Amino acid sequence: MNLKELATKLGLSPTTVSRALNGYPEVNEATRERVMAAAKRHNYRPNTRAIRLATGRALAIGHVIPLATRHEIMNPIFADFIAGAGETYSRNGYDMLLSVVPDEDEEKAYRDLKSRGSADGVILHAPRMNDPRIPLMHEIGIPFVVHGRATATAEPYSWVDVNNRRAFQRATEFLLDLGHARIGLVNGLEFMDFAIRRRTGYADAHAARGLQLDPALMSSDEMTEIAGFRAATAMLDLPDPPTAFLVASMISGMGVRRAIEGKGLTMGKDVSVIIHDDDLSYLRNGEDVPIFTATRSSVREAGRIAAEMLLAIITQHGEEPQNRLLEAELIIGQSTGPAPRRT
Amino acid sequence: MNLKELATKLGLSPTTVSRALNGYPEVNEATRERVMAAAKRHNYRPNTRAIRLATGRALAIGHVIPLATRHEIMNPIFADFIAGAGETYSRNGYDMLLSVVPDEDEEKAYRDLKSRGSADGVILHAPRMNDPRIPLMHEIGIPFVVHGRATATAEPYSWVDVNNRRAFQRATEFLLDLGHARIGLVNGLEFMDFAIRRRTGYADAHAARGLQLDPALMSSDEMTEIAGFRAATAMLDLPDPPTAFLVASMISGMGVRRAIEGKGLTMGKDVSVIIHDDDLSYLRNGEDVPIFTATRSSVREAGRIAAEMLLAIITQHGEEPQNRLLEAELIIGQSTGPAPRRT
DNA sequence: TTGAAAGCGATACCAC
DNA sequence: GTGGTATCGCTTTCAA
Repeated sequence: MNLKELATKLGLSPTTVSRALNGYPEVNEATRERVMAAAKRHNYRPNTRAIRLATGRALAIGHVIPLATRHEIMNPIFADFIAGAGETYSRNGYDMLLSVVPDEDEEKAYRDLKSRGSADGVILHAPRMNDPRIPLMHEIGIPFVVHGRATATAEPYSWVDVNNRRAFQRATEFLLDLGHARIGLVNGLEFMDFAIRRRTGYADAHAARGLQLDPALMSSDEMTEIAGFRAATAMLDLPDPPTAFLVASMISGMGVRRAIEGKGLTMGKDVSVIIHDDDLSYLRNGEDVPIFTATRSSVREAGRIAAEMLLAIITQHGEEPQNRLLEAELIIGQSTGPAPRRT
Repeated sequence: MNLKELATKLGLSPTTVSRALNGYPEVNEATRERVMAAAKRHNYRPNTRAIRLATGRALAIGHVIPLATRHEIMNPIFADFIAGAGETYSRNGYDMLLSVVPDEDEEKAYRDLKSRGSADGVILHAPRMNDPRIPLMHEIGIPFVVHGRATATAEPYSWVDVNNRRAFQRATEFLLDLGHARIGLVNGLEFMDFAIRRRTGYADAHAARGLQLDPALMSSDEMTEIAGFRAATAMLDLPDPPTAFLVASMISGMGVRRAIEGKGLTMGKDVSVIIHDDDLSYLRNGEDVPIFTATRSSVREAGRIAAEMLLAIITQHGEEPQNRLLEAELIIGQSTGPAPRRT
């Protein structure tokens, strides 16, 4: 059932039917109702392909996933973001286009999205310092919103980010308040923007109390279990090991846990651990005791907000860049309570 | 730059240019080369929207993600599958459409995909026993491939699956060979097809040796950390606890590990653990010793194969249903070596 | 081997 | 208010 057929059935012109369906004001209310009813009755759905061609809009938002950073898509955080954004797209009649491409084809993927007209805008993930994609988007001329920020980028752009610095600062302060003097930081790779901000938060908390940073307690590596394990093990082997850890992700957190276990220590007893980007619970006596619920829901909200921002830019195009900084939830239960000092 | 402009520049008709670009045989080779060169020089990309309308094809494959099973998208397995499928789509000029919809709108999402013409086919994820989506796809009349199988579905359909039964059978046999007599099964929810098959594999291995199954050692629950923790804890509290675990997923594996740790036991020493769908390594003395690399790469391959199958169905349409059963890799290192018997 | 022209199914401008 | 018609950019007969 297409527009023409429906129009014929109603004894109206396609023009009028189209207008009635799209809420144009000049249509007679009685006519509109007849049209609406008929459309529903015949289960009419306008052909998206035709709308796209006629309007010149793609009605789709692109997300490019370079394959080498495939762990990004695996990252629960990424999935939460996608879920939030996806909801918004569906609600607004937009499609979500996922382009999985080999690393070296990333730039081409963005260019194609634009030149073949398959997306009206894109969302950039996991920005780095001085990310080349931002000038690229400007050059290509495609509306975009960044999930995160790209330090050292001069041009203005729209972004939605979680306050990583603040989250790590608060977590560090929490541990310092518990009496920990040596806190190990198990961070992600510090060319990723968010990792830089997290380290800054950790450093700020120390600075505010006049505490020196010990480089031996600050690691930066992939957010994988093996990296987390190695970093934590190395720190625990120090003559003056940390009594607490602040870990950047659920995955590296698994490695940290294993390192602690490997040393015959117990989490929440010998060593306190705060894991960012985790919504898991620390379990004690079979009860759930949350230690750190950081950004799961914030990230989903970030996805929603980024999508709304992008759709607004696209439809009422030409807006000034907008920015949104979200605070991560911080829920800490008693199981992180003061760890026995080991010195 | 569109087809018409390019044709004008070349002094040819759009028809000829189109034919040259699309590899039609009747085009003069010299002409074709001129056209190709010009297209490249002017960076011509055909407008997908127009192609879609003209050909009546969507050039896109849909994946519907109901929101209530959002953990599915978070599941690394799902991500691997998507990565594999996505590669195939890109290579063949297809787009991947991800529809994130509220649970109750799932059926509508599939219907819209068809009636609005935004996908030429779909891939179904996480089939259940007697999955209603399979008759739905037939009713809607949209080509589809299932990732997994739906027990008790009479109608034929195309699927790609990993041999879950066999993987669990082999893992169980491996543990039995090590001398374990009591092996705890921490399985997913057994209305999911794959979970049923996994339990069957576990049971088959026991049956082959004339061993009785102990229901107290077989749990079935969500594949979450808390569920894994509870299941493993309950089993370890038995008068005759298991000396080994076979765990369905990386996530529930985290709970199992924690349960073991909580009892003051050590993985790989007091208790052997095999975790399915995990590509992590068990770490001992700082070295990586793989315990069980099950399906990560197989799942990615499954994504590739499912996508290829679907594209084949769509283009040379009307094929008989095809099926592919992939064997999971099974890599076991020495750290799972015989656990000291605890009885 | 090439080209003219009719779709594909909507939108949107211009008359009436 | 409603309808005729050009248009979006390509594919695909049908002729030449």
